[in-house]
Amino acid sequence: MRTYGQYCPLAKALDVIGDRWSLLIVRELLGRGPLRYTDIRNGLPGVATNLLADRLRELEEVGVIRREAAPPPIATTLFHLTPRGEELRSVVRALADWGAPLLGESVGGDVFRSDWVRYPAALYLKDTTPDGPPLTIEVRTGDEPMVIEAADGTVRTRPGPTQHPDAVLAGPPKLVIGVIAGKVSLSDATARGLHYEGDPTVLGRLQPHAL
Amino acid sequence: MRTYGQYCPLAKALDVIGDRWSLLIVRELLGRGPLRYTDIRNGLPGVATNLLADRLRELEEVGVIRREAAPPPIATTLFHLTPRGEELRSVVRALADWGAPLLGESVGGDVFRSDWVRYPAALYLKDTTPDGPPLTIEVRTGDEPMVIEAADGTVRTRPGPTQHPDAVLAGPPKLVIGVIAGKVSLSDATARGLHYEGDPTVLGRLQPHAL
DNA sequence: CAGCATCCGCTTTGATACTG
DNA sequence: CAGTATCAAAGCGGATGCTG
Repeated sequence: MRTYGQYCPLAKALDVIGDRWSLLIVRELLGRGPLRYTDIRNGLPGVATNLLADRLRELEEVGVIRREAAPPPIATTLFHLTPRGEELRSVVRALADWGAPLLGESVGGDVFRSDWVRYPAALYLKDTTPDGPPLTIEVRTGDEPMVIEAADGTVRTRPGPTQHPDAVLAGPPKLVIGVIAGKVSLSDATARGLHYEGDPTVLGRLQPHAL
Repeated sequence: MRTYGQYCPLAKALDVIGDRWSLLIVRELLGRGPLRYTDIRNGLPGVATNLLADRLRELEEVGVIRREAAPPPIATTLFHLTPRGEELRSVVRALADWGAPLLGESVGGDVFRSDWVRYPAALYLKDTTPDGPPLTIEVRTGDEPMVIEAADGTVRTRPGPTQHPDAVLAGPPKLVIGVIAGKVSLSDATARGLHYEGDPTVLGRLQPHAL
């Protein structure tokens, strides 16, 4: 393993998880739970399969992930994060916080997975009315619908459609994410092609940072 | 610039500061302030000079650093962090936090700069008696002496010797850092070659996590 | 000397094909 | 499904040379 050879905690961390793709693998496991090899690869368009195999082996050696034979009837190996790997959540969050402003400059052509609305939802949304009734917003962008749920003061995101959403956000990722993050106003976004159903105020309940 | 091509804040951040050496350059500027090209290179043993020039240009393009002609009599260009670059402090801190446990496994041969005692000092020390008299500890390891100062409830680290330190820590980096981080007891460390002067209890005042 | 640019040998990466 | 094998291209590290 290539190393910086410095007695410094930052350099040591980068020795271990600073290689290309490593943190994105961790992101996949943090966001989606234990995954199969193929699932990870599908989440990382452009990764070479041999390189993915290498990275998984390295991450296993340093104790970030662990492979486990899934019980029947799955009969495949699942890649899990170890507790030590879970601790990378704060690292991923810090990097994602810092990188969020860069999304605005994206011109398109970037791959997008609907799973990723979890990030802006987790970073920018908060239930400002925790005592209010449960709230569900269906988000349709990318490959599959996602649902943002607010209940008991916390905001959660999960895949799948929902029965009677209080609002529906549909359109290209940039607009959807822009609206969720409060970077684009709802009126601007709808004028630029966003489809919105439901009471516009329900979104406002979740956007304390939108001003 | 090579890019992951993903519409994801983590991927975007890694596109920009995920290349080899980039975050270590930021570390140098975060820890030591504006620096000359040569100073940065000296802080990064092993970096190829053309690669350093490349990285500095890239970091400048993405708005992380800024080069500025220093006023006379210095007559050289200084590399500064921009406000956007300063925001990487939380990223560096998260990574350093995560990487700190890896220092224990280091076998030696790693480069060490005395500047780096700032990290364990900042991470593991806290003034448990903010109303007490000011406290200074001189640390002698690596190339130059450092001083850890506690006053008004905060702990600061700066280079240079001091006049009448309450304690002196001298010896190899692993022992010095181990003691500061509370991972090695003072008695163990002195038995293994650490030189300690002064009242042993002064160190205890700064180590709330040492137990 | 400070701040690079050029060249060269080596390693890593990315794309594709193939296998148990 | 979960990789290994192969190979061209890009990136990296080290040495050296150039310019103010």
